[in-house]
Amino acid sequence: MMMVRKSKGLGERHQRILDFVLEYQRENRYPPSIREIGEKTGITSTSVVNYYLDQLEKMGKIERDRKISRGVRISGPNTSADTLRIPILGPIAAGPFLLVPEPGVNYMNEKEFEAVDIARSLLPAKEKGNDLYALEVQGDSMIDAMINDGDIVVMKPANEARNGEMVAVRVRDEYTLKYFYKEKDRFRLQPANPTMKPLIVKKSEPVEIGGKVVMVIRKMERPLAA
Amino acid sequence: MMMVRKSKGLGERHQRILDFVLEYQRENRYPPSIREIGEKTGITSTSVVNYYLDQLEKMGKIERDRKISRGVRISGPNTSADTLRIPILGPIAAGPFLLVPEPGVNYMNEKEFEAVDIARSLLPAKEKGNDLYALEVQGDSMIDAMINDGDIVVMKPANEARNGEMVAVRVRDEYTLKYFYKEKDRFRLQPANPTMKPLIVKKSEPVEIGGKVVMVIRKMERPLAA
DNA sequence: CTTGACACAGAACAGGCGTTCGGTTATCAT
DNA sequence: ATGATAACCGAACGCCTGTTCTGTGTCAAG
Repeated sequence: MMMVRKSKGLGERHQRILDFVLEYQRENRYPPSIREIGEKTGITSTSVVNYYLDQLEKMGKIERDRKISRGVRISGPNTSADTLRIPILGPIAAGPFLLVPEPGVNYMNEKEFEAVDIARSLLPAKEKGNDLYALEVQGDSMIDAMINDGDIVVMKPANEARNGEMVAVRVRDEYTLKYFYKEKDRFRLQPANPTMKPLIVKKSEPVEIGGKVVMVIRKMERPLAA
Repeated sequence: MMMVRKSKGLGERHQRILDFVLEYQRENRYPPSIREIGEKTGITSTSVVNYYLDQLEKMGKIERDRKISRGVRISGPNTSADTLRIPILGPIAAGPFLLVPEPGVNYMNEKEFEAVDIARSLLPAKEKGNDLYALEVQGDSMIDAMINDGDIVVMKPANEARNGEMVAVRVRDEYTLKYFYKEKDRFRLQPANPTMKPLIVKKSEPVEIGGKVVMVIRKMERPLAA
């Protein structure tokens, strides 16, 4: 008994193929061949798989590069995007020290480091991202920077900053995260919280920039106690 | 004259192959064949490409699935991770309305929507993520939730919540983002900012949950004026 | 000078793979 | 009934592709 597709949309086999291609791609990082699709979806003939792939292509669900082995890909951005793995060097808190990456060390090759995956599309277009690193905020000492306990801040190494960039600055023996403004004869360090007053520092005082803040990520997974 | 590899590390051809595979993978979403690698890197013989691929595999730079066409992949997590594209439905601000996704609408197929790419590794493990959506915070009305103008909040549809989860709640005709606690005969709505006092609401008052907050993302790209 | 490791080139083989074509069955409107 | 169409199957064709084998020139160590 033959199957009949009632709706104009996706039949069961269409869905099965779509799901399998997606899963296979995730597992192997390359697309399946027509025969592999057939085996796993219960289709015995390669021509039938081809038949369905043609339909899926017309529906816009997949793209095919003809004549090329494994030239199938799920169209649309539903799949995997271009990402960057950024190592989490350790904790950060307001205080006299700031964790910065040792130059010349490639943290990516070391398995011991935790890391976060960030889509390139979330970063500034020019950002190559090779030297980014991340820190995990510990405690509530960054609340005036609108940053919570447990947040992850993505940093970029820097010793100086342009006006309006958020940086980790060391003033009066403490690193804090502030928006940085250089004015006539002073630095204005503005908290992210608009209700809080800026810290004004004369240029004579030592102001050390530890890095620029590129991004802040707050995960809400775990329900908060208390 | 033959090329000699001085260092034990990557020679020029190793690097060229590595770069090409990465770029090809990015462009086509499937790996190149051996012959394609050869053509683009100036290697005339497939056996030599194979020779280099073997070395790169031993160095741990790539992984190969033998006998499988285009079975090459850059090893390590330096490449593309498993991501989710989450549509940005629109702006959010403290107020009487909250944008929620229309059930049954697949925003992914519509090109008109902005979206953010989020690595699955950043989401809770159980989260399938099919129904997630994002909102862009407008204005400073969420400062007591430690959320800034321009931040992106990733939401999950929900009509109820467990204790400690951050939710969009509508109380007294206004949606705000608060940590949610159900107590004996009242709701305690706790701002994320630990210096601020909770909002206590009797159970008799209408409390409507619009969704759970899964994640908050703050991009620092543009230097802030003022 | 010989030896051996290394970095190549070229050709050939065998299986992988997409494509095509002839044929079958079921459903449905004419 | 009849024809059209959609949903299949199986086999065959031929290019695509990974693998392997033979051979060549270079260079450093013994």
